[in-house]
Amino acid sequence: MFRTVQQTITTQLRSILKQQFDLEGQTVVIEQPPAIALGELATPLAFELAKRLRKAPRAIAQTLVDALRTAVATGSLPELTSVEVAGAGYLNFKLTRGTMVRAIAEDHHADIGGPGFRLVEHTSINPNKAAHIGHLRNAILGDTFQRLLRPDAFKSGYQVGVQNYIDNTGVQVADVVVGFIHLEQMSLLRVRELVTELLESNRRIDYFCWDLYARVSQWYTADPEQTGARKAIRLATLHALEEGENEIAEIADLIATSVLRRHLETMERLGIAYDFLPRESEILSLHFWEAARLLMMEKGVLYLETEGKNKGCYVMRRAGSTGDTPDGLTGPDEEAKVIVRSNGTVTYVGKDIAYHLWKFNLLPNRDFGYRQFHQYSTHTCWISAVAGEDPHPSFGHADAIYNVIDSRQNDPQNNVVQALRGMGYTEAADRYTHFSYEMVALTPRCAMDLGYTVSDEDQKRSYLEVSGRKGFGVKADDLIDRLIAAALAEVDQRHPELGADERAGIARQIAVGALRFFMLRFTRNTVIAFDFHDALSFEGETGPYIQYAVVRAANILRKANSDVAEALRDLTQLPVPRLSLLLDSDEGTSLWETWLLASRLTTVIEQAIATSEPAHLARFAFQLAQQFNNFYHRHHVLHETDPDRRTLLLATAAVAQRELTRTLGLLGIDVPPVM
RNA sequence: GCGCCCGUAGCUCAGCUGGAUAGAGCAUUUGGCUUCGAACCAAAGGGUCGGAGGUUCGAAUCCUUCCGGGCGCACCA
Repeated sequence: MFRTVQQTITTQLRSILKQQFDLEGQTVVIEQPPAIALGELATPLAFELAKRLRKAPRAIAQTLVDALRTAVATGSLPELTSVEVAGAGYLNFKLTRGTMVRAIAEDHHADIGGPGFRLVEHTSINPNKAAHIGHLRNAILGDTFQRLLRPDAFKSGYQVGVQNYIDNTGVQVADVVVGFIHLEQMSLLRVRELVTELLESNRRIDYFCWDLYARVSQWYTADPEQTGARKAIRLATLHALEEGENEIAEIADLIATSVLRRHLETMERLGIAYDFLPRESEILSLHFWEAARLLMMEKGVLYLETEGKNKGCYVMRRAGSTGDTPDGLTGPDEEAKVIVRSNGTVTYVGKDIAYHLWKFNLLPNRDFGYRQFHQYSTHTCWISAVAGEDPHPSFGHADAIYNVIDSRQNDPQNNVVQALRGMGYTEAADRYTHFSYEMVALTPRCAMDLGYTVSDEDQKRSYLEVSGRKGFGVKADDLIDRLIAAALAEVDQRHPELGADERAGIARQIAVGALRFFMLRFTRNTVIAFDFHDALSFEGETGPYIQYAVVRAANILRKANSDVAEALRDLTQLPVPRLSLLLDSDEGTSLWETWLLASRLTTVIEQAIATSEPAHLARFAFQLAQQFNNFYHRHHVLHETDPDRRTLLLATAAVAQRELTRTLGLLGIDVPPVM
């Protein structure tokens, strides 16, 4: 509703600017005044116009106010009670509280959504080890963003596909395969047995690989005399994976698929699901790159270098490079990015360009085969295959894409965008969003608590980068397990009357709420220095704080023998003047502030989408919960004797519950029945 | 050396496309449970927004420069 009023005022001001000053296309900023006594909305528009119109801001403001007052008098701005000039030339708007509250109670809100298919890609963990806290940030950001876009009961939304890219033929998988074959001396048969053993004894194969991967990484360079030979094994293994159709590749596929299934399990614990799992193995065997190469040559972005250090390679000019050497003479562009090596193999960026052409449906005559891989309670997750099954969905026709990838991949991501731009696909390049975020690191203190040795030098740093190669980090499932245990201890103490299953379920909801909120409360380009003390906290600015507020609201409604829908319906039966009277008092103002804040949800969602920043929504959830808790202490709903005031108080609890539940839903956080 | 990001209260972070008196959480001190359950609320202290210039009616926000920190800059993925 907040958004609706903002739009109405903006439209009115634009038409006044046109009539009075013959101005068009002026951006109108609508903000909130520092104190509600000044009004609910304000605009500094007169300041911006002062120079262009060569008039004093107050004079301009007065002209605008006069015109707006006419509009208010004729009833074209029913939500407005008054407009005033304040300070040096601010325009302050006061809203008709009764009208607004009734509209909010009736759930009037601007819709969000539009045409076009949006492809969100997140998680994309190398399937050779357990997921760690850095991967959790990625998946939680991506999943939350996907929820903001997707159609649901609150909004029309956009059509969305969620992908998790699987690099099942890369060096990281090759490394762990080297570990199985050369350190563990295992055959394909033995690896198959091991996978079964682990599954049957309920042990996590991704944990097994976590340790093995760290061991292999050390093994390569452990013996200086062997280093050359061992690196050769690594390279040969990688080539065997890329080739396919051999025993080494079969081991790799077995491991990668088993680890992938574990990753899906881990993410499902947090309510995260996928629609499609495109794999590198199919990008190779279906020859995506061949099609992309032809297209890039045809468009002239790829050329054979004949001189200099990159002689014999196919290279792509970088952004901003003219191709001229610094001395102005024509020569080889040494800054160009190598796409095809002199030995004829394609680099990672080359494959990524091909993959992204596919995403935008720009790769002629190429698509994945699709096979069903995993069944969620709501839908099927598909995986790429050489020969797929029919019928199947398709995903390679995006109008916009969002790649949730950490900021360290900034350059490679830019390379792909530049390739698209260079090929003339400017629209695709414009609608390519690198949803970049900073890493999750460990505080030195946290690392030491976990038993890692930390050098004196590292102890002085504010955070330490996690490393899968070194086996240094906090595994996702370990963190989730610890959160659940901590939550369960609280629930057991508070609700001994509940059954064990019910307590466990509530503990799980609280743990997920704490974890998801923890990852979402920081803006994307903030490095998270992870610490168990903060991550395991359920007090203050946390997910459980918000969940607790909703539970309290629900308790009030339950004890009043009402529910959200009924309490809000009862409110709409009150005459608007009576409602305004209740809300205009000092005491009413604090109630009104709760309604006003609650009505901002649409605005916040739009802002979060526009800036690709889910943290805005997380902060909104906390603010609203804080506002509600404040209300909770100030007003004893069930003790209220005046029937109209009681109706208003009950409806205030109801609107807080409604909007908080919605917001938490978008953040992927459930509301427990009790806490 | 080049590119990107960051520097705001003791600590961890917000601060929307420049707008009115820079805000939260944690920690510290103090007060509030026979109440709609205290995973809560209220109050207090705590700031030259890294430094210096500049643009502007107005700068934490934009520009320049310096200082301090992080991450990238392969014929790896």
